[in-house]
Amino acid sequence: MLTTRPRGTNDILPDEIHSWRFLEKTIHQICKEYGYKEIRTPIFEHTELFVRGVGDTTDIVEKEMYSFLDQSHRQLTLRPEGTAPTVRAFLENNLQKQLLPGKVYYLGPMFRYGRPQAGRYRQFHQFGVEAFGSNDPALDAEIIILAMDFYRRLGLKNLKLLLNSVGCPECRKKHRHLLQVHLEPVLGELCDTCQNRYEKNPLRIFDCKNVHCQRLVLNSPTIVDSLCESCSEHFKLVQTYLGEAGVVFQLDPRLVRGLDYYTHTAFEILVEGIGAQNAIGGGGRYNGLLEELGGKSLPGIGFGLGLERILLALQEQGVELQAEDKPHLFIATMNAEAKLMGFKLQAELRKRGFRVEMDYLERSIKAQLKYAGRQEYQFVAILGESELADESVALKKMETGEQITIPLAELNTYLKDALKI
RNA sequence: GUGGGUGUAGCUCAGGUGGCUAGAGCACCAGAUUGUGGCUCUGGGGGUCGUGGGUUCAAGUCCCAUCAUCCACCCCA
Repeated sequence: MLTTRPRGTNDILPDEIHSWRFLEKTIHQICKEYGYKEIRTPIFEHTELFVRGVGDTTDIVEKEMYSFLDQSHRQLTLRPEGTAPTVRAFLENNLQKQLLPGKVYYLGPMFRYGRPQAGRYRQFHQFGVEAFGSNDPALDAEIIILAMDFYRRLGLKNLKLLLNSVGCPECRKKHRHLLQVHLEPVLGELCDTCQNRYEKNPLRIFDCKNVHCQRLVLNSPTIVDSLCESCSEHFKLVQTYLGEAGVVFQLDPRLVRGLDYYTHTAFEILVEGIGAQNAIGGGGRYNGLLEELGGKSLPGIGFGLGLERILLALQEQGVELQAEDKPHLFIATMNAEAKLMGFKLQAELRKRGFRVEMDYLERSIKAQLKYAGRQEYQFVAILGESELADESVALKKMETGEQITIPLAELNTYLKDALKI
């Protein structure tokens, strides 16, 4: 069908664009303040980037990617997330030579194949920040604070920040062993998926939503208990910094993120009231990713936030986003001669920076007024026979309905004054 | 990928057990108001009933498929 869009995609209509502009404005502003610079990477990348970066046993890579062959049989994929492309761009352009720590942010569409539902779409938008080259726990805290500050600026409330550390590869090896030993007696009772995970990636069993698996894993050794001294110290410092900044968080030793590149700090932000898809952001450290992708061994940390879910939550909480400025002047005309004069006036006022419109549908004067009211024009200039005769204009202030007649020559200064331009 | 709900005008929805030219409210346009929006009244335009098949003398209504959408699982943003 030519008039239906693909499943799980959305048109952002003129009436809705304002919210998006507001989000974008806030994003650029906050990143500027925190010292992060924007980076824009391609919408598609080599498939291998995500297989290596995100991890070949993750659900994203196994069943949610939009992959395709181009005419030259290259394996390409519409980006399902922003971290791997950002790391790739950072390494490919040797930014580590000129920019350390490399603090960047991105904003744009991501693509994942899955059944759409409330808060889950096949094309969705993420705002993310990444910082490369520093392993300072204060930076972990800065990143988390930035995310929370962003939500705060939007007016979003009732957030829950979950925090955990998934350690370094050594801690994980140790934990993995302890976990396998603990679960071995009940292996047969785990769900099929988790039996698989037992061998490949037992940590992910914590992430299982199956009630039975959850119960079995309830008293299992958590990753936090297996953290080595340096990982443990790092995690403590992150908490200290967050505490100093007054950020409230909740430790969740079972928090595991669905992307394989995470190490050390992992966090997730939840909000109530937008249905089952209540994770509106998440992130963590990925100290092995740059090397995994063929670069120098540099640490990294970042987050990704889902903009559609944030908008849903704002709507749910009844938050009114900053209103858009109202347009200035509508020129309503009553005959062909007046229209000619109005058209000329419109062109002149636009050159001076006014937001001006007039009717192109041959509507009655009444309908023109109505339209101007609906579009929230602040003033309507009415041009008819008497105005043409004495070169004046009837200016109506829409908000109050009061109307004055002023000489055409004075309209510009009058408006400038009234609109404070 | 699994399970369930929905799909009639721009929007919100009526249309028991199939039966004449398919309805309402809001919105839109016009008139009442011969030069003026938001109230009132009157009139008007607008629908291949998601799409494609099937059953039937007859389908918006029943059956099948398909697409879209919503909800949950899964996963995550």
